[in-house]
Amino acid sequence: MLDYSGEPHGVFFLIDSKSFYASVECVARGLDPLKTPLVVMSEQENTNGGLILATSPVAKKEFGLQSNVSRQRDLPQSEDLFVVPPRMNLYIQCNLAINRIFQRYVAPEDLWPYSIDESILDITKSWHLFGQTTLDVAHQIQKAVHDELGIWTTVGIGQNPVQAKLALDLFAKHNDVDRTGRLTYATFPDKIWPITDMTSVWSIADRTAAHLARMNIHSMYDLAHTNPYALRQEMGLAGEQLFALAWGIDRAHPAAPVRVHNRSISNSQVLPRDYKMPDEIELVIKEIGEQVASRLRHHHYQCGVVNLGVGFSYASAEEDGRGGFHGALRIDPTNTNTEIVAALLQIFRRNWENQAVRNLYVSCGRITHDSGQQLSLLDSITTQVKNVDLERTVDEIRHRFGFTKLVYAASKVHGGTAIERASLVGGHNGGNAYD
DNA sequence: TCTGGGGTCCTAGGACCC
DNA sequence: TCTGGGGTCCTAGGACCC
Repeated sequence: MLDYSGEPHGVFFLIDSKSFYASVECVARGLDPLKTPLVVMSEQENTNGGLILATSPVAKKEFGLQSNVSRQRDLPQSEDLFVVPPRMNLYIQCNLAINRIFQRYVAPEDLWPYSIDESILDITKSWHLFGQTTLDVAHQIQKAVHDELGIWTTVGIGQNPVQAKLALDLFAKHNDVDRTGRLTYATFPDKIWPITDMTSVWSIADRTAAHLARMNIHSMYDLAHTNPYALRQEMGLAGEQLFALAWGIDRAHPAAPVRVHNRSISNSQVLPRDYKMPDEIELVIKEIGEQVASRLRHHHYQCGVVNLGVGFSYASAEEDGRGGFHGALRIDPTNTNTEIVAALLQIFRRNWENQAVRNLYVSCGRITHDSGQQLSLLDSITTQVKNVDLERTVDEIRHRFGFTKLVYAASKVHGGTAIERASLVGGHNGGNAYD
């Protein structure tokens, strides 16, 4: 047995909204989220017929829709199944309302929103103000969210965040009685070590599971009883973290929730068809680049590196022997469209050799706070200042009147996707929450 | 699984410097 | 123009999560 005395022994809740998008849509229609078969399906031009974003519990059970993200072709034809388009902005509003309820139970600094449907609460200091047991407090929070918003929540309880996460994924989500699950250092061996489906454990996906299998590790028990130095040797830092995970210890981890600052901002898209002409590819790169630049300016950030990823069509990939290419370029910190797009196009022109393109990815890294404009010595200073003013004005107009009110003339012709995608949130329909 | 989108972190290897 | 070793920066690529 390990010595856990130096590890944190707090009370952490990881709370997730059950089938979030589907539940919000049920509530909005006056339907019971636990009794209605409903799926949320995005039908953007590039989703190849349709992408199922969320599935209500009954739709999962009665229509055999297990995995959350699947295709329209997997959808059974049935009159009883509600199929509705996404309204991303509505889900964002609902998530904010749920987090406001959580703030009645913890101080703002102890509440960490983790994703659009999950939050972590460090309730160590305050749980005893609300009930006799932590389970009691979990039930109260569930009741408050359900009474006020109609959404059922699921609560994982642990002595540190990773225990709460595993308790949520492995137990609370399968507990139809009160939708809670709990793990502690003491119960970890009994509850976690028997697991042999390694990919069911957070942070282990198929590649890592296969790697572990090659090392003859087929259960969490095996993992906990493997020499950590051998794991480190074989898998690097990730190996050490897996060993800690097997013992319920929370150490810095790749996707650790307690991450404060954004290290990069990115946008990507799968194009609706193969693009072959340099002009139309560059147009979309420009559009995505400006979208990222606009997000930087909105947060008052600058970036010191830009990345461009280009994915080839399947045919081109086969011919080329690579799936695509990506390149990065260090630049002087900036958030202007012109400088960011120029860097992206430079990467593109340096690497592209007439392949057909299906996928584009743009990200900005090395993010710092916007501390005034860095003027280039080469261009006239007034031109540079005017450029910045123009872009701020464009941002302002788009913010007030909608993106489509002001677009480049070029976006109206061959290949541009900006107008089509202007109202999307995360690539899906934003819905009318703001309209 | 013939292409969803937005993120985070780690590592290997090359370039360059002293 | 024969050469070691340590450090840093940068890029490409891999892996995972929601």
